[in-house]
Amino acid sequence: MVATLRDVARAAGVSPATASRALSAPELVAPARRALVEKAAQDLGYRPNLAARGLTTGRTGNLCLVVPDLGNPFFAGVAKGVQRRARELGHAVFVADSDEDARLEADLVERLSAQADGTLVCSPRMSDERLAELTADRHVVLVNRRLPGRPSVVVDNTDGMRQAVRHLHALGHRRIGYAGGPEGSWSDARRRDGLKVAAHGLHRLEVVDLGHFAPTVVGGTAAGDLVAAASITAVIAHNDLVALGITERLRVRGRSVPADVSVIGYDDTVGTLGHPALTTVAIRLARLGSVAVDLLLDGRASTGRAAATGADEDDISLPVELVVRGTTGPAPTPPTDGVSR
Amino acid sequence: MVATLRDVARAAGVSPATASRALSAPELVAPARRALVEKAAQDLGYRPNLAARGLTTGRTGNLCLVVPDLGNPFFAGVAKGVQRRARELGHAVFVADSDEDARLEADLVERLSAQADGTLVCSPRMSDERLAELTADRHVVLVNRRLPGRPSVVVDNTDGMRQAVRHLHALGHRRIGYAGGPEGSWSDARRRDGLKVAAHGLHRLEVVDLGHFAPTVVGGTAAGDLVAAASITAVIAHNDLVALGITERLRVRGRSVPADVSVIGYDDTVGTLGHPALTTVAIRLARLGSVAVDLLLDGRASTGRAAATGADEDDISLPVELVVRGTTGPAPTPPTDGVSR
DNA sequence: CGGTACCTGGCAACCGCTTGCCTTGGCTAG
DNA sequence: CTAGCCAAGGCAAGCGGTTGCCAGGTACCG
Repeated sequence: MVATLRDVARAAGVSPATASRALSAPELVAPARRALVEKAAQDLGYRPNLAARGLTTGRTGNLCLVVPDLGNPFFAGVAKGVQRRARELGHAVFVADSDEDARLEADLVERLSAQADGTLVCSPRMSDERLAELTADRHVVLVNRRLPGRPSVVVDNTDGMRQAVRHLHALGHRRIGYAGGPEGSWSDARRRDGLKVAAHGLHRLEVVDLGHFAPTVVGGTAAGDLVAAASITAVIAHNDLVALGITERLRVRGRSVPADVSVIGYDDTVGTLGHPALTTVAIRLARLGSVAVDLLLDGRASTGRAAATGADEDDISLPVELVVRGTTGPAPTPPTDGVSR
Repeated sequence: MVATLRDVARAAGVSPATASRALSAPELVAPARRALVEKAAQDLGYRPNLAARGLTTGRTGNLCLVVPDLGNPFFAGVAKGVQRRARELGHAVFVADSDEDARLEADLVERLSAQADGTLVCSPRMSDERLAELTADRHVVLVNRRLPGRPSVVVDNTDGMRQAVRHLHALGHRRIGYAGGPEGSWSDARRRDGLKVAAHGLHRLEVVDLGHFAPTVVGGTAAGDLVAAASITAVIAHNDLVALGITERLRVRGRSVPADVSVIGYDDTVGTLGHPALTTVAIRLARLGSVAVDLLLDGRASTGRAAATGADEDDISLPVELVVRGTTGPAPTPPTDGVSR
């Protein structure tokens, strides 16, 4: 049988109350007794029962993280960051994978958040309304998504696209494609907008919207054919997996990357895997997770607070960085006519 | 404030005891009252406090999964399977990532297992002794590792290697390399053994042991150079990431895959990513996870039971399947002399 | 030297739920 | 008609901690 606080108290010759205080509020107990209790606890291998403690204190010491797909390196990276930071702060993490099912996601949040001090939600596709309702009276931080009145941590998609566009522009590209993520994805909408702003406003590039694709290599394969058919010299993909699929498909179709078409990914989840290695907008995924944990536990992210004050200091945006590798190069010189420049 | 059982009882006009029974042991309560309680619970949006319930029942409804690296698709896959099965069975899952640190791993098991009904441990590198000690009086199932007296779920590494070897043999390869995983990895030792048994015993192939490598693409890059230097026509890697690294490095070094060298991976974690697509020994990762959950919750996997009976029905081995894709082909005909056959 | 303030530590209630035991009352059987 | 039985539901005791409140002791002050 595992040692309880009463056992420790008995062994130390004090009351349970004193034992409790000695361990969790040491300054309230005289050093001599405190030492006695500590020794007893040590000897008995005492570990407080977190469930019992949670019952009285109202805090469980647990967090909960809901993601659509742990197999997606994006979310795996976030989960790692969450996990690590939570551990440093003495919290355990419930992780729930919804298999991309928004209904299940909501269900998981409802079930698990009750057992945790706070919940981190990655839910790219849930409707704003449902998400707002779901997070109304819960202690929640949104990850990679923004919603008025809810604390959140996102990445600077606008700047990411700006960097990507500037890079392509410098390489001489003038017509570029965008292979988007799933319909309804919040971050995809932000990326698409960011791209258009940067392309039109900044550099007067033309953008061809190729449509929506599954955020996977297979999705990218489909996109690849559209890229091949469009008269563009570069394409930016919703994420790295799509970019990988596009690159591969173009190769199969006899187009060279980057000689014929440049490809840029997003997230930097695949590193140098693939050939040529992917140029991509890098996100520090683990940091995304750890910052979210901090925000969640800071107490600043209390229910409805941001809504009440109108302040948005609870909305954090993380910087991104373009990493140039092998899939981008100078735009091909058009073979159409003899007019140079 | 959230509704408690007393609230429900009051609303239904019964005692808390009756309310409790109506909800968790309906057959003990007369239908009329039961309906009353159910309605009240419904109206109040009652959700039992799992921590409190756990305090009395001793069961928390939580599981715990400890893995060395969530970013590794192998463990992400297992985690998905665990998560899904646990959810079906009404359990929540604590996931802990140890960042490949065996000491931290042990610590996590100790801390988290107390809050859970059972623990799933993926710990490829911990020493047998430490692992045995750690799992001595805990309800634990080992995943992808076997230890006498402890329930476990593994994959049939021997058969996997047998299939790989048979494939290579049929293609005419006679000298093959093995690019191993990290020193001390349990599954790597099994795979290495399996390979040797299959190669020597079955087909009289020669095996060149290339050594130990980090189970990552980068590890594979290093291995690639050794492959290039060894006079072998095929190589089997510890896992897919290593295989990917090898393939890429060989390409850089001017060797063609599979024309010059055939490459086989293990785990099937990268799918058709990479070019050519990787031939690999496929594992059903999610199934590995879900079977482990079943074993854990079956009650069969009780502490020390297998040790007592000597039975090994608590040690499950899952089948694997060679998936032939593009990185394996006929052995090159030696250009050394003119003697054909 | 008496009074007071302060520091320590114990008592006991309580967090929300489960469950052993007992009471009550309606039936059946002898 | 009464004894016996069973079903239904309430009482209360926890599960393992925490914490408000109070008592006793000590030190310090006047």
